[in-house]
Amino acid sequence: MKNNTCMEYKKMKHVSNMGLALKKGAWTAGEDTLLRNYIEKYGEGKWHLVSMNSGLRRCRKSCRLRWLNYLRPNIKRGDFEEDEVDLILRLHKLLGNRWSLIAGRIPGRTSNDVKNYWNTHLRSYAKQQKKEPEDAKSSKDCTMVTIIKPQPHTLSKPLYWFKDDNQIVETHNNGTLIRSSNDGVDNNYNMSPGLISSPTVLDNTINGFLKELFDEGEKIIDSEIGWSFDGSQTKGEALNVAEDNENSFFDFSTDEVMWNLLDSEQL
DNA sequence: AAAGGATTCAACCGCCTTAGT
DNA sequence: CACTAAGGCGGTTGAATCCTT
Repeated sequence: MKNNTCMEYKKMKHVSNMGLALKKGAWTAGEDTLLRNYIEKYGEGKWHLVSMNSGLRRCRKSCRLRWLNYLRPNIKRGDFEEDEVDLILRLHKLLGNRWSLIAGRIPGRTSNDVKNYWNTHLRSYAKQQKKEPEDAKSSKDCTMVTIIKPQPHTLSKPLYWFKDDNQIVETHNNGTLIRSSNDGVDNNYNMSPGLISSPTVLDNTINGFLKELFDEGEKIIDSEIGWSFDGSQTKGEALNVAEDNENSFFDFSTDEVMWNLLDSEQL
């Protein structure tokens, strides 16, 4: 369906003919009680049924939003704490405006809360931070990494990846295997399958990545990944490379140029 | 105390994705 | 394959509130 809201509106007009126009605007305490009681009895989801059966003259979207952003239990209200703000800043740097993903990492906060807080408190701050000279750039001993938000992409062709020692690694269409080739050692790499395959799995993958990034301490980035479509090596950017000798493993993200190319006619 | 500008945030809008038929 | 319904998301709006003059 192209225009959801149009359909809602048509329905609204239809109902209106029966003298029961859907209501808009601020929710009353009575409406909150009706919605809360209905969901406590029948559970979340099936929002069209909530709309029809709860006695509320609200559209399904309005019911859902009111529940998720306001009535749901364990919603944290009030000012954001310092660690929450710090987390938002870090996650936003990583994920961009993916508010639901960011909110998912901050217990008790909704995506709307995070989005509003960002827009009112953090947007200008983040802008300012970006402008400041990059004094903190790494020394010669460190690898600079640009963090780019992961995006869902489906590969239509096998891709070839390079580590900085010119090992060639290949990923197949479903993105499940990366295999090194020229080091003479059985040195396969497992790559998270969802990272470049489907949006649904992607978010799980991102969550997994976030878990690593935030819950499991510092990661040492000790190599760089390049990429290519045709076998020639092109420089890319590694988000996170963590390897050990026994079970080599890495997660990665590449820059937007690469993803744009993946979407382009070249494939 | 009053006016009006600035800020906040709940709610709406439009679009996208997925599932069902 | 085309179409529809529903869920979900991020962007935007505007009423309420706060702050300044």
